[in-house]
Amino acid sequence: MTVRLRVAPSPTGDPHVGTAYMSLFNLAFVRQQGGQFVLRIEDTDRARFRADSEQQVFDMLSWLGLQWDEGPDKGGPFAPYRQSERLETYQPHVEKLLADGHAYYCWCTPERLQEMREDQQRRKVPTGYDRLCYGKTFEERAALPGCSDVPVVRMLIPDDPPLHFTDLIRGEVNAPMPDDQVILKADGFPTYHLAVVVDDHLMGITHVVRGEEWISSTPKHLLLFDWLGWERPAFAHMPLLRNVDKSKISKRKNPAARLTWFVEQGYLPEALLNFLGLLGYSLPSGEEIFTFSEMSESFDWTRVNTVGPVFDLDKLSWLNGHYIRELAEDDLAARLVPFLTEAGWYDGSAEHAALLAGSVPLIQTRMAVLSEVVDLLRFLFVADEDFVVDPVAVEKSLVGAVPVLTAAADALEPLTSWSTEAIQTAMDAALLDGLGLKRGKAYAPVRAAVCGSTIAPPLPESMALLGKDRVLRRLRGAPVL
RNA sequence: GUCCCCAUCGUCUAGCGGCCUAGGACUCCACCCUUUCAAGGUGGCUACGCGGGUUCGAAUCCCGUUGGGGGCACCA
Repeated sequence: MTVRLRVAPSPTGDPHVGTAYMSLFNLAFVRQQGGQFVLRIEDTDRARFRADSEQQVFDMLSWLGLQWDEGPDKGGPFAPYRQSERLETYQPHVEKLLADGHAYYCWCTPERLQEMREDQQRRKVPTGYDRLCYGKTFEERAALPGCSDVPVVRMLIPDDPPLHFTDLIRGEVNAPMPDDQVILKADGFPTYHLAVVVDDHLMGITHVVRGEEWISSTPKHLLLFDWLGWERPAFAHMPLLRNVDKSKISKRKNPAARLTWFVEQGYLPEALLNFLGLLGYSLPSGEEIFTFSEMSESFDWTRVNTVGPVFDLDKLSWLNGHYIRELAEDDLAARLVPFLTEAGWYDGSAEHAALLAGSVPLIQTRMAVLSEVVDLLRFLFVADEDFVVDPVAVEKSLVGAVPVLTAAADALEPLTSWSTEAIQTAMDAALLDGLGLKRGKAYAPVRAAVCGSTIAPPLPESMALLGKDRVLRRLRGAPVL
């Protein structure tokens, strides 16, 4: 039997990093087993639905190279893959559960349920539906307070539900006693619990891989599989990604919870994927730098940790820097273009392309994320009238710097060949031999005047790229103190 | 509150009874290299939460405790 797994995000906003995390582990197993990976959109929550969210999910997973075999955009033998388009699929199963006595109607208003829970908390007993509606007709129920016109359908949880199951990652797991979960809402939409079971069965899902937060509702799902006479899939509950304070990773506390953030900051998809694979997991080889294929080949559920890892940006930055350094120069240049364009500096001309190509080797080891290119190459791409020397650099390097800058300018002015070598030779002759300065001391003011900062790519190379005119202008017009 | 899950350096992890005076990576610190900043090289700091067992022997097994997390929705 071929293995079929799925990821089932809800289109409720910016795609979540957890979706990518789950997809990675799903896919690592699927590709190893030669099975299929399904992308299903769980849009049963009308209130939180966001129209553009679905496309963003597609875009982000594609960006990461996590390709699904079936989905709303691709189609497949079990279409449709949006739950909102499958409403009629769920109905007969609800009716069967009702007919078999496994489910019942409930007319309780949200207000009544709210009061009931508050009362239960006060009395320090487990919260759960009190079955006021169970066994009653609408007329009987309507005589009591807190009754609405349109009912929901609830599961009738037996006294001995399956509270025990085998998890691929955790082994034997105990789950809590469920309460009478709503499976069909008043608006006619199924809740997650019903929809996920029906769809997983109908779509032939063999392994349910999801976050640890679902352990507590697994008994409900087990019950539904059993009641409907369906074979239970295997379960793997992944650890939850955490914020630095160890709470479940959230968009509120952590910018990295939004997948689009990584694109904006200039993380490479291969670095993020590698990093995600390092969270709660390690390769048998101990290797920390690996590709998806390498992870997939040796993938093993029992190697997944049960502890929720903190999403540590420091390590991701290092990894990203590593991958940036591994890139071919023209590849890196291409990936930098969007950031320079965004800054308004890059027009795609041959001149700009050449400038960028020349700078890549100078900055490749100096970036942790691609967006840093903006600061690194400001001196080179910024319009002349917008060029300013950082006040910190002025204070640190340009105090009494007129003699050095003048000597440098005078030595560079007559050059006929404007190459790195010629520039360095001329500068060294004028400043080291001429003024008797050490190289560090001599280059500092020149760097500040030309690059506008105490931190910059190697100086002669930078000057060569900038061009003679601009270098001389900056040297002679520097804001010397 | 209640139920469930979990517990090795600051962080990510290796470890699945003896190979552990606990290994690797990131971070941090020092040094080297060096025109700044990086990158690179070398070295260093830092952990088995606690208490009981079991065993010749425990980071590894059991119990308790403490701590953390998650669930308890007509959200997923």
